[in-house]
Amino acid sequence: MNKLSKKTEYALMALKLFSDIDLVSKGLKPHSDLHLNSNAPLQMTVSAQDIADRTHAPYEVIARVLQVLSSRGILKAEYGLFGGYQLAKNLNEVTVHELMDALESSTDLTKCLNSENDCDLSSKCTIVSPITQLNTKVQNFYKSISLQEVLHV
Amino acid sequence: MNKLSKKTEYALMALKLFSDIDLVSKGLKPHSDLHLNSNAPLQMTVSAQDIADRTHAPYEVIARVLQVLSSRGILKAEYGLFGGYQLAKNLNEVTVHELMDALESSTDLTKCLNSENDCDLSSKCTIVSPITQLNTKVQNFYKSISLQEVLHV
DNA sequence: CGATATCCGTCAAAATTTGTCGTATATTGC
DNA sequence: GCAATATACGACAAATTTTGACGGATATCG
Repeated sequence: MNKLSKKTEYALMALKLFSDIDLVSKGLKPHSDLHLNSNAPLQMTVSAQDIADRTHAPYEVIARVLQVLSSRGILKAEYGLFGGYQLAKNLNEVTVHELMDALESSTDLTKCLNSENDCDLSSKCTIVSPITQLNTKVQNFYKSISLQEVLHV
Repeated sequence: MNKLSKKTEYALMALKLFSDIDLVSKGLKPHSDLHLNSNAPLQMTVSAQDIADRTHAPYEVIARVLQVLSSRGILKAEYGLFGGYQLAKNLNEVTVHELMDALESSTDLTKCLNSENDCDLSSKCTIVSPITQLNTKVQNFYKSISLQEVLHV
């Protein structure tokens, strides 16, 4: 399919939200309307339910996505009442490749590149080297793009 | 899944074969053992069945792939006995993007970029611009790599 | 006209993604 | 301590996409 999964899309939506909240907390103008109650103090920690509501993503799915981003150290999680997630890293330091590695089934360009694949061609395959080298190029490309670059356009 | 489809893999195998045959016909050394009968004259036109045998790809599938490459002007088809396919273009002039555009369901990074998609977020989506711009970057990246570059490593 | 090979629509099986449910664990406030 | 809230995680059904196979039409050559 050669496409980003819904999970990665949802992650981008959530990270954009976090990133915009971050901007507001620094007194800067966000890139999107956050629909904040201007009288209430800015809530840096946002629950999965809040994010589901504001991104219009299915709660169960985006909740899982947020858990993964948390386990990767991109977000920081807090239990309990008024708990939720907030950014743990500057998005300058997180690459598109890192996001894909967290949420896509694999970042490899083809299934046959996976170590535990069952390709019955194995030694007979004539394009192992071409595929491997193209794969490296693609990986490096995605490693060269930060989420900051992607989200703040 | 963010992966190249089997069809594209098979296409690369076939094109590598054609490319190597081309090299031999010019008196150069191919990058793979072609298992040619050195007494027989070099057959520039290769049937779908031959290609299926030599790439170990399922005949029905690679036959369809070859038809598509032919319709895109990358290969040239000949009907009848001793018919088959041969290269119609220099692989320097064909990009990875062109191959994906021919064989993948779409070259877009996400489904929502497709004009005839049924994304129910539509106007509510907060990452239209980021996704669109990342998509352009990816497309340009794949347009910058020729099949010559990929196959002759 | 018969043998060979490309062309092309349809469709079932296999694999993958997407979304849902149930339950366990951790934190906070009373 | 206990109730309310929120994250963590495994299992699984539904939906979508890919993969491969079948049948038959069309074109070329001797």
